[in-house]
Amino acid sequence: MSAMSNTNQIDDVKKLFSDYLVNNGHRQTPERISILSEIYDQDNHFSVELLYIIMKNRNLSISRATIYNTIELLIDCGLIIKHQFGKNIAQYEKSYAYKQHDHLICMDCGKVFEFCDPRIHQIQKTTEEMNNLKIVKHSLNFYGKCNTLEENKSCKYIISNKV
Amino acid sequence: MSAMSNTNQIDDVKKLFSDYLVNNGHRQTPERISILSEIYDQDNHFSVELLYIIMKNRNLSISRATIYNTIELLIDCGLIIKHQFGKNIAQYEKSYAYKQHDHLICMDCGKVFEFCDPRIHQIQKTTEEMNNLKIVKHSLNFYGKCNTLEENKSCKYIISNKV
DNA sequence: CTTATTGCAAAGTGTTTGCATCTTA
DNA sequence: TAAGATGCAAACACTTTGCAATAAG
Repeated sequence: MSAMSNTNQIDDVKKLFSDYLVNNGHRQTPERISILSEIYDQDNHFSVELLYIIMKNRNLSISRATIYNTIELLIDCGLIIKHQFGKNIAQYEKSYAYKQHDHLICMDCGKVFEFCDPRIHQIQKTTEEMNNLKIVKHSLNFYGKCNTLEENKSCKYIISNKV
Repeated sequence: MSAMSNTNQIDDVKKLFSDYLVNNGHRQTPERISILSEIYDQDNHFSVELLYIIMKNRNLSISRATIYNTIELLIDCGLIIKHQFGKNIAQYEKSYAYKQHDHLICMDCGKVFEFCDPRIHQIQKTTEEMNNLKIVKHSLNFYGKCNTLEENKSCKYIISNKV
């Protein structure tokens, strides 16, 4: 989705995070930077537990508490987005330079597909106007059965498929 | 939203649940019926814990385990809907004879407003067609700040406001 | 050198499970 | 009276918190 190479992207993202930390009186710790790198290395949605295991497997010294703490900062500066796909486990995904999209979730296997439809913004605009408030974000999920879903079909509305 | 009185509605709902139980080889227990009654007595979204406390306060003998068990059955037969409004607490609401609607959630106080916009069905239909699968349900939530929301304004798109 | 941050473990919270007891069909 | 349901408590899973040790600025 991005015209940038991944190499440039991670640099951009680190710069953004670094600036955010400085501007908000937070310290730049190696843990925070390595969590950011690890997240931008992931192509799928992830939970805190999964990220913790991945980092442990890479022999990175990290604690769950630090991951939770850092994720709060990353949400605050807009570098990741938090989702709740109907389970009591928060799922996160990187959000810098990624096209806005919504999710199609398989009720059987939990697989998450992404799609986008411009009409959601029209609905959001209407809802904003009718209620005279600023909507900060939205979450649109469709739930279905993916046994009929062909993963690799080329479809301009499907951005990517993720587990 | 319903043309029925509440008295008739609870009778209809009990009949539906009763039929569902019989048809699916489940037993009709007083606990299951009283949980259903309690839920249809509520006008707001509720969590399992809240329902448990409400029933305990009414001196009804009930356990959390039975509530969780019964709620599964009620979801299965379509009498209630489960929501996850971004927190790790499942919220439920009765769904019989209530107009389909989506939610507008205040990021500050957690208040939940309801609205409906027919365009969501057009998006759903497109997504179904493009992916050749049956979408079973959807969840659309807008998140904003309700200090600018006037609760009592008459607006045809706002069905009701709930906490 | 001061104070934010880390990491561990303990505590918290919502949900699920195991099992003895009870009850519907 | 046999299989299913209840209720309690223990177990679970995810998240938050307390606090001593550490390290950024």
